[in-house]
Amino acid sequence: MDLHLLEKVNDTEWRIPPHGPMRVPGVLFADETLLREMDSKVYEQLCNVAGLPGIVEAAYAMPDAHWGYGFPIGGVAAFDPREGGVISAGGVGFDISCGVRTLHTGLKRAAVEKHKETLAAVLYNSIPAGVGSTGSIRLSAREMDAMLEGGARWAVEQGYGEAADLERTEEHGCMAGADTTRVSVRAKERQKREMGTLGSGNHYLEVQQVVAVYDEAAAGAYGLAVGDVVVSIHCGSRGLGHQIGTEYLKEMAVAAARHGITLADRELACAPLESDIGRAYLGAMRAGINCALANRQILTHLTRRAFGHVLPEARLDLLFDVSHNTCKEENHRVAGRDRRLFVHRKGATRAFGPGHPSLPPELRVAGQPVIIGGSMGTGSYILAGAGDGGERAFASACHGAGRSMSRHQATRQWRGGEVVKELASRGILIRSTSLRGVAEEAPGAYKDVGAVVDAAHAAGLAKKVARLEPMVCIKG
DNA sequence: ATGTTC
Repeated sequence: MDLHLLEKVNDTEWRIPPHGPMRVPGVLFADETLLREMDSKVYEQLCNVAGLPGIVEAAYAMPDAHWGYGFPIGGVAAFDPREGGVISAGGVGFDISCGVRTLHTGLKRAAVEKHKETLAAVLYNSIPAGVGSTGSIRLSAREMDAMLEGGARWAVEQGYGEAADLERTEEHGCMAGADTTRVSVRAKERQKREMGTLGSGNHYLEVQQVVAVYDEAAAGAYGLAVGDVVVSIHCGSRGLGHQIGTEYLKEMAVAAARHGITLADRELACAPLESDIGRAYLGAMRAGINCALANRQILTHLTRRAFGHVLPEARLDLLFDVSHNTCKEENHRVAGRDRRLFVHRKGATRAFGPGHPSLPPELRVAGQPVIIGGSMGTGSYILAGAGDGGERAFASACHGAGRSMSRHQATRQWRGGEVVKELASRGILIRSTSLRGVAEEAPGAYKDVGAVVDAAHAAGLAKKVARLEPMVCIKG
């Protein structure tokens, strides 16, 4: 990206002054190095988003932002329904409610290290992964609707996990306002056999060790110390979310024209929140959120069972589950006024600061855990929502390392087998259904997650709490 | 991300 196009606010905040059809400025949170390497398409897409009706305050890009469908991945935009604000399927992303949950194990590194090979084999055999992967669960039409309305709460009622898990899940495990009548039969058909499956791409299940703690107080509240072993699960709403996204994008392209919304890019297809199609998508998307929450809940159950076979002393308590592809109705104070807004976070994590009423009491002082998945080799981070100095970007932070190279480019540069070997030499066991997938996900195809997290911390989006390094990684 | 191009 050309830095001359930006006004520097400080080292990690850069502003695009409104010009042309932009209604609000664009704001990028990143340091100079990340910005220089950032695709110039992010600049273009941020300007386009800033021109959408009813947008409030600014169109934001997180430090891991890259080129996405219409909206950048790593983008945040909030809309006011009373000012003609819109909702966009491309502003949520195809994988509705894709997210990460991290579980404690109660184990230290040495105890797991001894059984690492066996654990990798048992997890690999327990967790269905890969394109089109199916599990042992089959849902009838009635069960499908119950799942789409109940989310992780439904999954716990079915015996997948514990009630305590729900208190550590966004929306307490169940997104209100899901409308199953707005989800097509085809979307439901695709999902019938996909509950409790990981999928492919950048989705993974990792056994990780805490290698650094940056904030003792927050780490204490989160129950994390150096040497602790945790499990992180990254996945979303599988075929159902993808089908909802595909169908509503088409409908919204028509709806936008009908409502007189001019789009700088047809990929920005959207509809007024106060319209039939806007409300329909909202209901369907919320069902998609519940699907992802239920999916991660079932995977948690499978993970506990796998650990039970290998390390029966393990106790997998949920630290937190947070999504990074959503549109949520939230209260935010803008220029001294409390407003009810619809916040799109696409490849961006909600990051509520200390004291937020939606957080469980044990986490309220520290703020919401913000889980940042890195690439297979480079590690992940736990951050905490920042409260000091007020919230930034509608209480949002980055979500991962962010790709720096296309999948195609990565497969030309690396061989999957060599990536597996190289990581094994560093003690990281990769078990994947696809060697091509491993090449596409090679650590070198991603930005430096440490630089992304440092920028998020410096920009006041969230505070660094702990760094995790992988021990075992199960991939599609 | 995605029954990786209805």
